[in-house]
Amino acid sequence: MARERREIKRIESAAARQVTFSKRRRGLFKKAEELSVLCDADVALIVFSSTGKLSHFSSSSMNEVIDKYNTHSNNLGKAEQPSLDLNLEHSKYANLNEQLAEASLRLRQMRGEELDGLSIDELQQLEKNLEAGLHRVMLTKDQQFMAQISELQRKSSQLAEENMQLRNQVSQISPAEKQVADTENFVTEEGQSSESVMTALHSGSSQSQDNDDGSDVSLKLGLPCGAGAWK
Amino acid sequence: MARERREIKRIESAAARQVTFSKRRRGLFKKAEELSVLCDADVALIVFSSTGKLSHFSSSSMNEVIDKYNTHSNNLGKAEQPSLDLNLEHSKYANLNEQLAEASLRLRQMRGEELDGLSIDELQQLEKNLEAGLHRVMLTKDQQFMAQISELQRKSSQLAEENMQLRNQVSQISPAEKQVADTENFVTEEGQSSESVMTALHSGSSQSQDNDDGSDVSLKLGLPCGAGAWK
DNA sequence: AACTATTTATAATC
DNA sequence: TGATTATAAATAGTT
Repeated sequence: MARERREIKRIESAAARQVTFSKRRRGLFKKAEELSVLCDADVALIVFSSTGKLSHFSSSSMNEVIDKYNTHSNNLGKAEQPSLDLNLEHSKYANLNEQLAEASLRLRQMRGEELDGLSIDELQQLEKNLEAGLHRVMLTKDQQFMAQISELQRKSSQLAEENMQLRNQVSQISPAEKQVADTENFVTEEGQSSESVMTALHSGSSQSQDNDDGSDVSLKLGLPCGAGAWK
Repeated sequence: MARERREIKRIESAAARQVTFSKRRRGLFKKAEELSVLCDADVALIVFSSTGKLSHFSSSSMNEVIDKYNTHSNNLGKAEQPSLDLNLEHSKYANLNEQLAEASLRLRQMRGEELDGLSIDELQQLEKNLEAGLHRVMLTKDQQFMAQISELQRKSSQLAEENMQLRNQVSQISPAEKQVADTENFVTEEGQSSESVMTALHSGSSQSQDNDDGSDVSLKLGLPCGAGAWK
């Protein structure tokens, strides 16, 4: 469907294959969803790229559809082979064991262990995966840092505002002590000092409640000590 | 894609829905097969019509693809065994499933997926593990590169030696042709040209034998083509 | 189901 | 990658 008709056979060039895969996969998933919506059909679609990457779509729950599929095909199979079920269960169990072994081997290999059996090809692929994973992890971590900084800034503003109101109250109740309050380290406007923020944040005592006092925000940062970023 | 664009929402008329279902289902299955063939992808497609009729396609075996899917995604427990009567087996099975789910979650997280649930602590730990793993993988890869280079050098020397002996034999049998041989691209000493090495290495035909002809060394290098390092 | 007028998907190209 | 575009395919409505 394009500049030129393409014969339906394996694309030899890996690069071209990857490009076509991306485009067609998107199209396929779109069509799958459209079918499920338009026709109220239950659709499950699983795709592994030639590099092993998984993508999947399911109109309801994937497990539900697979269950339903197994029910149908099992019912068909039972008619011929009554004792197949036991073998099936047994092989599923064995299969699960294999998968677990495989998964933990891969895990160990990603941690840099048991690399002896790998070819250079495989090592390079592993390296690529690790780099990609590391990159994504660092991105996610940075995003969380930024989110927490935003949250802290929001809390700070809020506390500063409360502070200001409290100070107003105090000055109204006992105007004579206003001078004393001003010599303390409290803020006067929005541009507050970081020291006052930290003091305010640590003033709460409970950790796990989800109320609005923000006392657990600094703990969530997970830094070993009062990290340098705040200095 | 037709006389008029159709909004993607459930078709109310059952008749029209059925017609559209037939047409689009055919198209979807065709696309699924094309993707699997063109891009060498593993594709599984399961469709239940709104009347409950099943149709399915799989580029390999459906069970294989589903297994593979289960390996990647950690939803394992629900997919199978609706009526397993052995509780012991069941719990073993469930336990195995849990372990596998745990392992594959960690794997995916190492690949940078599903990081949303992790705390910054955990992300930092993950990053550390990835860096350590990456470091070890790179070390191992470099060692293998060096080992193969050594091996190639050894083979080269050996071939050069054989070469020299053969040339001696030739010159003894027909001394008149010695001049001709010298004009060819054969080596005279240890400092041989890389072309002669490649020629020699490719002269073997079998790949997986472990004999001493060295014909598979260049293949083991795993470079996509006659990689630039040899030019 | 067969037939088009259209809309979509996508192969090639940049 | 991502956009663009010419063309092949898919398909909505009609018969």
